[in-house]
Amino acid sequence: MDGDEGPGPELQGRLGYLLKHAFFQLEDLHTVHLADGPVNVRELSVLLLLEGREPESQQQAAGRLGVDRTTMVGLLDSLEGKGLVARQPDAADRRRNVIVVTDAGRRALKKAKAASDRAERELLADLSPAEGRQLRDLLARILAR
Amino acid sequence: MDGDEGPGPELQGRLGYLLKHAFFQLEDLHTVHLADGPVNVRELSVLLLLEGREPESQQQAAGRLGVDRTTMVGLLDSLEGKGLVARQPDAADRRRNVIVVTDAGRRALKKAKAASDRAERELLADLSPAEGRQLRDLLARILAR
DNA sequence: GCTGATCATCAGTATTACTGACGATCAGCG
DNA sequence: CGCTGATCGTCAGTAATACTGATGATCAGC
Repeated sequence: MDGDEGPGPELQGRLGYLLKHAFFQLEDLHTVHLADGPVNVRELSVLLLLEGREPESQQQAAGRLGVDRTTMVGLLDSLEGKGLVARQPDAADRRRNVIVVTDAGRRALKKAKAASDRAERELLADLSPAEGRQLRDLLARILAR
Repeated sequence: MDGDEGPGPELQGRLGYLLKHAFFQLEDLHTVHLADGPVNVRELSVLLLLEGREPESQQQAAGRLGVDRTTMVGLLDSLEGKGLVARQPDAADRRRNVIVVTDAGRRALKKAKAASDRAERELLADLSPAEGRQLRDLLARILAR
């Protein structure tokens, strides 16, 4: 009935497989834990990016997030439609929009961050706190280049 | 000139960000190191999956790899077009194709695996061997559920 | 020898991101 | 001032990708 799930050791030992599936598993957990909130994991990342560093152009923000400038337009359309951020014409450079997080946006961010924390905790459930920290540390050092 | 790259600590501390970008970085390295070979990283995973466990249906293989059955068709089309695998009608169940890795496929797999090893080593360049093993171990334990 | 299920495949569709172009605006230069 | 070239946000079109549903062939159970 069950059949043999699992890709076999050859593939399971590959770093690409491990990273990809750990990421997908976390995505699934995010979907669950963010289900009753107003934002998805993608929009959460935008709010996190904007937090505290508000005055910058959409393109700068897109660059820092690693998405295309045209993708950021849609992302902000969605967030603006929910009243979580607002586009304001930059007085100093009227080509630009200044993106500000609204009060509702800050509330949504706080809730979503808590939900994301739960998702992360669930992913790391079988690891000790020290091991979780170490995983973060190792990944951060890989990216620091 | 340089501008401020980097997403800021709020986002960089998120596990999703770390996993995603570590994976993307490895993908880029794979693209580089597999550039002069016949297979891409996707096809390499198929060959790894097939290695040693050959007799199974395309659907079983697709399930173990975590891709759709229709996606596997295209993947095998490509590999078969390069002569690296062959579809053979299963004598016992003629609905099925038995996928066999050809000699050329085994040679390509060996070379591609070596290239993938180089990509992994480059990704982990700033980590000690013990730390690399630990990263693999932690990720594997996350997925073992 | 029927009936329903499974296999590989394909056509159509949905999703997603990117390319190129647009009008508006800016900085620099005379 | 008035040009020129560059940058901003936006949008339409396109490319890449995976999935849905259907098809013909085949199988298992009865």
